[in-house]
Amino acid sequence: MSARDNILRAYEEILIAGGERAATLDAVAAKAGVSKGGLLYHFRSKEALANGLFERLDALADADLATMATAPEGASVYYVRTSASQGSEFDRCLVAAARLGSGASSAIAAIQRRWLDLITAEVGDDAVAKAILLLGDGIYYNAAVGPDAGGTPAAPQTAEEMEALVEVVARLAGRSRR
Amino acid sequence: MSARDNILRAYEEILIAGGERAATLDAVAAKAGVSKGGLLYHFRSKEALANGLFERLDALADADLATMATAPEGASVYYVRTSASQGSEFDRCLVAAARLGSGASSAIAAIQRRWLDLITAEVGDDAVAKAILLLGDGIYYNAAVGPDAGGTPAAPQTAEEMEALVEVVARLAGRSRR
DNA sequence: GTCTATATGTTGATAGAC
DNA sequence: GTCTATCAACATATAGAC
Repeated sequence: MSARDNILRAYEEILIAGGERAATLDAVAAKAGVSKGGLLYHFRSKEALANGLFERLDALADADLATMATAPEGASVYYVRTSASQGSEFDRCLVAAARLGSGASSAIAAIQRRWLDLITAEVGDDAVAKAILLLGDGIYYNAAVGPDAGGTPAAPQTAEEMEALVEVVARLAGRSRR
Repeated sequence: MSARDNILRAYEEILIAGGERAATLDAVAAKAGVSKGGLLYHFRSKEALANGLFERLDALADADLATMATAPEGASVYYVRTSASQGSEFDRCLVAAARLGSGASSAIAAIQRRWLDLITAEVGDDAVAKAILLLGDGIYYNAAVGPDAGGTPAAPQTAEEMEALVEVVARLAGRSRR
């Protein structure tokens, strides 16, 4: 793994675990195993570091959108299912970016628009598509806000809960298909 | 309005507009129209200020839950409708708390549990109730992340969009009623 | 109850050695 | 490409005047 990627990975981890406040250059450098000077060679400023994260997010989003477009279960179910995963690089990057608040909104909004397009194409009803997108956003929100377990009673924790949720979504998507 | 409340209000506004990073003691004191020393008389530390926000959130949540429990349209529709409002003191406080990330999760999780109880009681189906809660969470997430308009394509912006969404939710809630 | 002044630590960033 | 040393700016918090 390149030093650059290594730094971005460390930045992500700290953002997810401790939020924007914890993601200082010192902390990121320490986690990545380089000095602050070393970090600043790869990213000239903190803003450049954030931009690096957004670029990574865009690249990962392209790959995910492509998979979603051809998912056997359909875009809606794929979207809801992967919203909860948290395991993929894409999910982690997205949650990390969401933690940055302000600056990240436009990058995330662009991805959401593409998600919505795919879901709308599948279900054929604008309101239903938006409802499904919002539902997935809720899962992400819970993932972004409460990584320290315990809270967030609605986010599916077990496979059974996920299947029950997917069933609701599939019904929602199917009922309105034209 | 008491000086204490005034300070908490200023803290909220800055959190909503600029995130955790922007909410320094200096900035809050300036917005509240007091000096840093004056602020620190009412809240002995930054942590105390955050705790003050959480206490305020709890109090506002109690009032909102009571209204939700007796809402004519039902708990589900009330919940989704008010998720988008952003106008009420409660909404503003909740979004501000969400911006704090880490520390806020347990306070917010407690409120979510009470929302879920009410919605489950109404719709009678656990999976559907959770889906509705997640949908509302998605609206909050969009409100919390993207106050600078433009993004967030799924959150209802107009009255028409809201009615369309409410219709979807009502259908979802009604279809599974036992 | 609110102010000014100040102490103390942290953060982002630069310069230059290796 | 990575390190150490250093800086100015800013953050939280305290002390004491009014």
